[in-house]
Amino acid sequence: MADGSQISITLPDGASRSYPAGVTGADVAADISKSLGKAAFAVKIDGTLSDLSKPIEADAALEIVTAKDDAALELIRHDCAHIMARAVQELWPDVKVTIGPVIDNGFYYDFDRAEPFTPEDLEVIEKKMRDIINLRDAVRTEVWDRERAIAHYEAMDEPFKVELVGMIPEGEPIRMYWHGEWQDLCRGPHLAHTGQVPADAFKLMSVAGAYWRGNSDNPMLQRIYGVAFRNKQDLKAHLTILEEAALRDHRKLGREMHLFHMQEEAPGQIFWHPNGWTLYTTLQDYMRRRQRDGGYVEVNTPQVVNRRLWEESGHWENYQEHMFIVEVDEEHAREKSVNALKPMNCPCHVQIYNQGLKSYRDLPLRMAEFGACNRYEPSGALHGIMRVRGFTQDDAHIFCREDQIEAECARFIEFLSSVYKDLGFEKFEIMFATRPEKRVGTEESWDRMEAALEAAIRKTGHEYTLDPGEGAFYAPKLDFKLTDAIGRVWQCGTFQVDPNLPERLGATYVGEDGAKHRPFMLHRATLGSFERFIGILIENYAGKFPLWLAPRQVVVASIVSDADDYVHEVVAKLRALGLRAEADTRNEKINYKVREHSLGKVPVILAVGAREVEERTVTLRRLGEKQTQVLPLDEVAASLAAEATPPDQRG
RNA sequence: GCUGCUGUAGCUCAGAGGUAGAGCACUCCCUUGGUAAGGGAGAGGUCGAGAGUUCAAUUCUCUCCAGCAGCACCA
Repeated sequence: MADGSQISITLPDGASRSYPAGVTGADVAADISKSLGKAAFAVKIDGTLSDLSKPIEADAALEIVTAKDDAALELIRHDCAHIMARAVQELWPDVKVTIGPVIDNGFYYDFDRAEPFTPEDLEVIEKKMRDIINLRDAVRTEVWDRERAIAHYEAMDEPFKVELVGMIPEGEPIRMYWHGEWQDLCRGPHLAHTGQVPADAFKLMSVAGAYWRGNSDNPMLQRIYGVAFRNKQDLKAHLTILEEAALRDHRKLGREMHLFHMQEEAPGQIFWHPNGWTLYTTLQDYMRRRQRDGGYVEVNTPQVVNRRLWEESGHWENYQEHMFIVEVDEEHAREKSVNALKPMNCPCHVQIYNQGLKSYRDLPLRMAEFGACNRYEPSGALHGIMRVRGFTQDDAHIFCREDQIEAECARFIEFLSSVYKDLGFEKFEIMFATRPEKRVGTEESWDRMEAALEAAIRKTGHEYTLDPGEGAFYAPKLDFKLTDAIGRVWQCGTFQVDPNLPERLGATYVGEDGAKHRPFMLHRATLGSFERFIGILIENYAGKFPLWLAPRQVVVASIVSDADDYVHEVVAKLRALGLRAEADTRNEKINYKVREHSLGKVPVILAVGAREVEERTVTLRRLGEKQTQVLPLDEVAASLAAEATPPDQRG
């Protein structure tokens, strides 16, 4: 290997050292110091993460990766996946292995095994993994040629590995790894030995089905998920975050706060209770005002629409299986009338557009609808109120000329940004999906549409992330992803250029030249669907809504029954100012009432006893705070009313 | 839709081949209490639906429905 020539290794501090060609990162680390030699996890050779054992043949910048580096965490998770696979095969030798990548917070590995893994199995596997870690087996690697690797896996009866070897592109090395007797195919890199994975900082979380290579036509494998960290504290912190996220679950809070329920007879559809519907209509009223101010006209279109329209729009062909079909068998009719509950609003909006002649003077025409849609979503996709079969979009279609796209897009980005801010989401990201491989239209037309969207983003001062090839087959689009209070990202808003549907449904306008032209249609939604967005709001705020959104705003609770009359007076006063106020004059102690309304996430509790009656004050307590303040009734009423004013109506 | 798990009182959950239990919530009584559960009594369930095995099924088996986790899907 080494031909005796010397190479120069430059370290991060700028120092360079001379070694014979073929030296490994492990050699260099050990040469620098004995302790670094032990602490080394891997190396970065000219910035590329590699195995410690990889021979270095030419001058290079070298960085020794130890436990404290960011890269180390990835290596730990990756090796943890392999150690898990080894543990599984040592426990059940007939299990076939497939792939095991690193994911957020951990890793998974997919196995092929006839028997399902049980939660008890996971504990057994964890124990075995700790044994493997304690063995401190060195990780060894070799690069093999394709034929040898395939022959090896055929001999091992590992059909998935044979397939994987076959998929590795020509020219890429086929890396074979070992620790102990166990072997796996992997592009690496890996740790130096299994003992570098902390034995007390990983946990196997769950097992679930997953299709081989992500394709539902392929067989289903069993995927074991795990999390892994540098140390026990980080693992514990992660588990705590999971517990806290579970406490915000909108399904749990929806029940506890009496917002909504769902039941078997209407899967994927929501029974909104008074509290939840108050939240819903408050949000909808807000959006209605914002859209009116934003230059939209509001319309409403039918729920049950003949299949003819869906055939014209192209949806029947593509989405029939996901539509609720309604057949009506009228007496004496020659044939049944076949309709579908509308799964989207756009074709109906074009019908309104198409009534009467439109002039270029009518454009841009911004047509909004809180459009109630029904889609027959696959049963496995349903999730609380986040993914449902009956939902209402804050939908709008902007009919415009091509030269108006940029301005309309910029206008929408500003609109969305302001709405998100009002609703408590300061941070959002724009995904810019450009022309896909399979597309219609000329390159010039794509150039123009993409340029218009990009210019609009720049004009509004935002950044974007490019999502190449992910546009619709007829035009590019933007997706807007907001970040919630615990860092989760939700795609809500969308802005999609569409020259296609106006064409299919025959939309036209009369231009300055007196001839008919084809308008563009811009599909856009800010919240997406009210149902899903409310789910996001619930989880973002953990049920503790800002006053203007809170379904129950104020409870006025008596401390003694002699204060009951005053309680009702206070409630009446608050209600007269538009506040959602309730009286609690039940024969219960104030402790009990405070506890109950705190659990009910009521933002403000006003307690009144003999003193308050006497002084015409109230004692105010905010949700989550321990201290109280005694305030004059008039003052409290005015300040709460101001606080409860929706953000768009504040002075 | 696929794989696995789950379905018992309004909620959270125990239970067992011989037709059910706890805590909280609910109703009534006592208590008028100053900021996260005052005390007592009472009522409440075709054990998700259907079929099968059995003298007997809520319990075992099968089918279906729904929910949960993940995968696939999301116009």
